[in-house]
Amino acid sequence: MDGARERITTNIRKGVLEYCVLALLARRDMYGLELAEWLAVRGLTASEGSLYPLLARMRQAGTVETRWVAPEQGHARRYYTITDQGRAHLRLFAGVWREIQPHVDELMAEET
Amino acid sequence: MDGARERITTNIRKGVLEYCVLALLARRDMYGLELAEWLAVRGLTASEGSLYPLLARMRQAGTVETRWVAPEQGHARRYYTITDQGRAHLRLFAGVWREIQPHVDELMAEET
DNA sequence: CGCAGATGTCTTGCATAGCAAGGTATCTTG
DNA sequence: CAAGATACCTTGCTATGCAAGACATCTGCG
Repeated sequence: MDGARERITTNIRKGVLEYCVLALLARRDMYGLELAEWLAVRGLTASEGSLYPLLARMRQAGTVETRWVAPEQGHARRYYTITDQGRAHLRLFAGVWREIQPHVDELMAEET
Repeated sequence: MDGARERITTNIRKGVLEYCVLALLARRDMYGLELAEWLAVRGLTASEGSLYPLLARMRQAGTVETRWVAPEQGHARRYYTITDQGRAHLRLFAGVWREIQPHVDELMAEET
């Protein structure tokens, strides 16, 4: 029929994208397109159209900080670093996720 | 600080509530408040304010059908039944969930 | 040199869905 | 007959992913 699958995927991402970004940045600093590619490969985001506005919001909220890095070769990149506040939010999300995810899993386990 | 935890929970629910309802109805027919209580206990919804509009949308989309049941004692209830189309959507969601959930789990596993 | 394409970042406008709060009607009980 | 429980639904708000497009810079090629 229509784009039912896209709608499903989009709505799941609405809940988790921000915290997947935080979790990635907890591992190491990354720049925009690098994050976008990592997430897109795993079905966690569709395009930069959602990622860049999200990163701007996070910067404003204080969960990430940024710095420009100009390599000798190639384009200048804005690198993102997680802050202490970001880490606190991430822990909060992980707690909620651990509460909800098993219930959803159980309900979906009955599906082939 | 603020209602960060509420915001997190709300956004996760945006992705999964509809399909948790479908999965429940795949088990057996239920009525509005019955669904609301089941879901609220497990942190999957906050109030009827999200459930009833959702059920109306689902009815319009054709994933559920309803019938009124007037018991000899007590209030008349509108019971919801999943349709074949609803089952198809549920399978679709289960597929997407199985793709995405492991990635989120892995990212959150690094959190205490 | 100059142009095409890759690599980067960002913006605009839209559609969707949870929710707090409030509203209505009916049934039971004292 | 009043009070509270049970049941359904609506209004207005807000947040967020995304398609599409804009812009700048770097690299390679003819």
